[in-house]
Amino acid sequence: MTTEPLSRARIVTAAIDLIEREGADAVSMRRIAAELGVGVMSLYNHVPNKDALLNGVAEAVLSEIEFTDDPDDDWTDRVRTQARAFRQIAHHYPRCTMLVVSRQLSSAAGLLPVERALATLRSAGFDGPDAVRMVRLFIAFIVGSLLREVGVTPTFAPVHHRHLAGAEAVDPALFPEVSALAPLLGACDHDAEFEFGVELLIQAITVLHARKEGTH
Amino acid sequence: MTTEPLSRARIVTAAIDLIEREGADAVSMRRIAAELGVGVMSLYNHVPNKDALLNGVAEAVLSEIEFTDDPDDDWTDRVRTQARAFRQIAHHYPRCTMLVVSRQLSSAAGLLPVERALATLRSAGFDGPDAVRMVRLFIAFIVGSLLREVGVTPTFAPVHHRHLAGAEAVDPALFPEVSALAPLLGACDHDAEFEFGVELLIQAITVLHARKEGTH
DNA sequence: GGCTGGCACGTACACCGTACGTACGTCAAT
DNA sequence: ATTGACGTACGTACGGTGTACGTGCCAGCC
Repeated sequence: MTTEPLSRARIVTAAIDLIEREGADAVSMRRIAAELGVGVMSLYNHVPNKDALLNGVAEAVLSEIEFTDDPDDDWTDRVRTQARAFRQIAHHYPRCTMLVVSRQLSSAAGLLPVERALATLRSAGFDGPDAVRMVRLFIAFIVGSLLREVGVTPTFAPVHHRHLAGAEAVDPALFPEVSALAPLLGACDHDAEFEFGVELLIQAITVLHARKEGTH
Repeated sequence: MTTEPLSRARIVTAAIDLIEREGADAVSMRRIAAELGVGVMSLYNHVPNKDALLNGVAEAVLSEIEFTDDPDDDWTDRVRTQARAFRQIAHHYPRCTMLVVSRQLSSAAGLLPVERALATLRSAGFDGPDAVRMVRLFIAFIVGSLLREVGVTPTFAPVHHRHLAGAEAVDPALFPEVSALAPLLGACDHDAEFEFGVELLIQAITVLHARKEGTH
C-alpha cells in the first residue's frame, strides 16, 4: 500500500470522477479529500483553493480533446472533424460540461482548439478578421448545443412527462405552435441537431467565402 | 412604514437586485432576508428552497423579454427582432444571464420565445420539423453568444492584459495563429459579432428555404 | 369564546471553505 | 553528527451556508 504521493493531477482527476459520479453539487474539499483518503488541508498544498481546483478540472477536460483532422483534407471536412472533437467532451464528461463552458479560464488550456480552428480557416483562404468571426460563431453554436445536450438548456419538451392525459396543462390555445409541435419538441436527436447545425454553418460560410473570392 | 407583505415576487426581485449589484455568489438566504429586512426563515413561507428561488429569478428575467416584432414584417426581420429581444436580457441583467441559461426550467416561462419563433418560421413556410430545428439552432447560437458576452466564455484574448512587453509569454511558436491574430482576439465587438451571426444564420436558412421550395 | 390556519421568526444542526498552527520527513550545510 | 530549513500531511477552529423544527402571533370563522 504505497499510496502514491498526492499531487495536483491526482486531486483534479478525483474531482472529475466525483463530478461524473455524483454531479457538480457533490464537490467539496472534504469530499474529495475523503475520496483520496487524505486530510482536507493536505489538498491545499497542491491547490490554492477550490476555485482554482475547478479551473483545473475545466482545463483537464478541455485538454483531453483529441483533434484528429487531417491537414490534407478539405477545409470543410477539417472543420467538421474539429467541431465533433469539441463535442466529444459532452459525451466523455457530461456532468463536467457545464463547468467547462461556465468557467472563464485565463490559462492557455483552451487555446489549442482556437489555434487549430484559426489555422484551418486561414488555410482555407479567410483573412484574419473573418477567421476570428467564424471561430467565435462556431464556438457560440457549439457551446449552446452542448448546454442543450447536457440538459441545462431545455429541449423544450413542454412538461414532457405529463403523458397521462393526451392534452397538456401548460399549452392551451396560448401556445398553439408549441402544443402542435409538442411531439417534435419533446424528442431531440442531439447527433442530428448538431450535424445539421454544423452543415448549415459550413454551407453559410462557404457562400461567404465564394462571395469574397468573387469580389476581391 | 407599512412594510408591504412579503411575497414570492418581492423575494425574487430582491434576489435579482442583489445579483446585479454584487454578483451571483453574494446570494444567500440570509443575505436576501437582510436585504428585505425580514427573518431568514420567513422566506420559506413563500419559496420552498433556494434552488426554487433561483429558478424564480431565471423565470422572472426570461419573462421580461419584450417581443416587439411586427407580424406584417418580412419573416427575416421578425427573426432579427426576436433574436435581439432575447439578447436584451444580457444587457438588462448581465449578472443574471449565466443563471438564466444554466438552469433548466421545466416551467412555461421559457415557452413564449419558442412559441413566437415557431410561429414566425411556420408562417414563413417552414414545416414543423424544420421550424423546430431552426429554433434549436438559433437558441444554441444565442445562448453561446450570451455566455461569451457575459464573460464566462472567453473572447480568447490570450492573457490579454499582459501588454507590458509586446510579446506574450503564452503564445510562442506553439500558437502561431493565435499570437498573430492576438489583437483581433483581444477585442470583441459583441454587437457586431451577434449581428454577423444572426445575418449568417438567416442567410443560410433562406437558401435552405429556397431549395425546399424548388424541390417540392 | 374558542379553534384553525397562515405567516414571521429563533434556534439548532450538519456541512462548507479555509486561515492557522503543528508535526514529521528529507536534504544541506555546518 | 548536529542543526537548520523546507515541503508535505494534517487537526482544529472560525465564520459562513441551507434548512428542519418549534414557537408565537394574529385574522377569520364557528
